[in-house]
Amino acid sequence: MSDVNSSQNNEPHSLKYLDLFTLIKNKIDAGEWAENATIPTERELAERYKTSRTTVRKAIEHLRQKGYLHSEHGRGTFVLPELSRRSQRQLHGFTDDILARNGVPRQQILEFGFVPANEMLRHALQLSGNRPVLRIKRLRFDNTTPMGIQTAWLPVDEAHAFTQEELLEAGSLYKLLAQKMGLELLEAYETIGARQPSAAEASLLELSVNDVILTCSRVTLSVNRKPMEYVEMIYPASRYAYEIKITKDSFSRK
Amino acid sequence: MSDVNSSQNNEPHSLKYLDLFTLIKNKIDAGEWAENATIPTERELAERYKTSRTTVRKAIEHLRQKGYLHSEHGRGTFVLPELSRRSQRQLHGFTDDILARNGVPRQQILEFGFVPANEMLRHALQLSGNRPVLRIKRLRFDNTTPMGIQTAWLPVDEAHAFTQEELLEAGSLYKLLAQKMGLELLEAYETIGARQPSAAEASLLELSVNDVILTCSRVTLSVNRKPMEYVEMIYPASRYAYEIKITKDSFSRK
DNA sequence: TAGTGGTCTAGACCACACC
DNA sequence: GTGTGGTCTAGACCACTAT
Repeated sequence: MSDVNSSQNNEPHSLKYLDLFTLIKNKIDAGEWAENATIPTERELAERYKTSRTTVRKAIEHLRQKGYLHSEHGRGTFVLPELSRRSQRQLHGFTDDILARNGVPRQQILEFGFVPANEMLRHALQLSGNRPVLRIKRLRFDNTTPMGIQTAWLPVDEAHAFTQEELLEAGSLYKLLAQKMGLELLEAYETIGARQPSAAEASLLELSVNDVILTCSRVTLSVNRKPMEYVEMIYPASRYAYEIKITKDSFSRK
Repeated sequence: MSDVNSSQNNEPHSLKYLDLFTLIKNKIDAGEWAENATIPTERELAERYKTSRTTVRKAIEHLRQKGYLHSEHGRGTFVLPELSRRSQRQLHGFTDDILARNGVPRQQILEFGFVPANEMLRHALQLSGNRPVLRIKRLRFDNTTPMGIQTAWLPVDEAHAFTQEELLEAGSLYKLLAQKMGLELLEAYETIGARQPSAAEASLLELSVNDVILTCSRVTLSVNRKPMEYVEMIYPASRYAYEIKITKDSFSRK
């Protein structure tokens, strides 16, 4: 029972360092290893879970990157307070975002169809030819409160595109892209700004034209490192704020 | 000359994986190893630079995290296009930010003195007692263009505080904190929003009260993981935008 | 089948903190 | 000194990609 690999080989292949990572993470989440206290030494963990110190260090290294642990040379490895484990900006869509805030994500599709790509889109999506792109404009809600307007441009073939109905059924664009086209998020580049809404935007968002909106444009790359969407989003500043964790580049020489 | 450790021991101790990291990074930056091409195999690098494959993998792992390389199981390790290496949001202050944009950072100190800490500040700075905190309010410029107003609260002792003149001389608060108090940045938690400026803010920033400003509040932790400042910043949205790279949490199972 | 990156081992020595 | 984390080695085997 003390072997970290007790979950055996019903799975294709279990990775020891992943098992150990999960094991330690669970102990911390459950409070079994308290905040600011040390965890067992690397050598003790290696012995206890019948593995090598290298593997233990790999699991701990990833827990450090997730803000769970913090090692001090010569002193030990400490559990970080819960603050450090929160608000790291993850890569996900509106649906996950609202769900994480215990809200009810809804959407209304305002536009859905193919349009020619302008120069900016061709650059952002790294398009070479003159193929049209799929434009989807949606009004997003948390339950009945309008939370934003999102306009996405997708480099998909007209022949293999999904339908408006499929998008409504899936609820989330990213979910649909994963299911239908095997596209999974890898990373995104965002630019955040602010402005006042147009009359049309204010009306959709139930705002006054004197209110303030946050703007965000994003290029999202899929796991094959090809752009899978360019999207422009606007949010009422009174209902939405960005939370970011910024970490120091810990790998530059002095 | 092929030994990665040829820079020898005039330095306190050179780390092989850091040397190799820098060596590979330089080859990529110089274009010697071209975009989208493979780099030599791990085994070849290990032999060429007289080191172990483990050390090579550690250097490559960090280059992957910095967006320089991308490995595919069974195929090789590839140089990523320059896009992937840009706009990762780093942890630094206004001064570095402006310098990175080839601007000229300037500042005007509007307030400098000790004030009592309210409940929000005590929470953000994790203060227990009733000691006053140092409040510094500054108007920041890129050359002669007002770029923002920053109000920082620092948990420093009145007895050991620096002076207004020292701050002006250092030019950067973080530089001064590093020099005088040995405090170095580790990570920060930011919340970004937007609103309209007050009459006083608009005047300082040379805006109309109908313009829009980005707001950012930040708690910065130093390397000892204690809060070193709480700061509220406002920027004219017309002159400043946030750029962020968001990465997927690559370490969740399934 | 050959070659690649991914995982893992069982050690070694070093630098740092604490007593 | 003793014990900690940090670096490094010289292998081994596995999983995946290509031919």
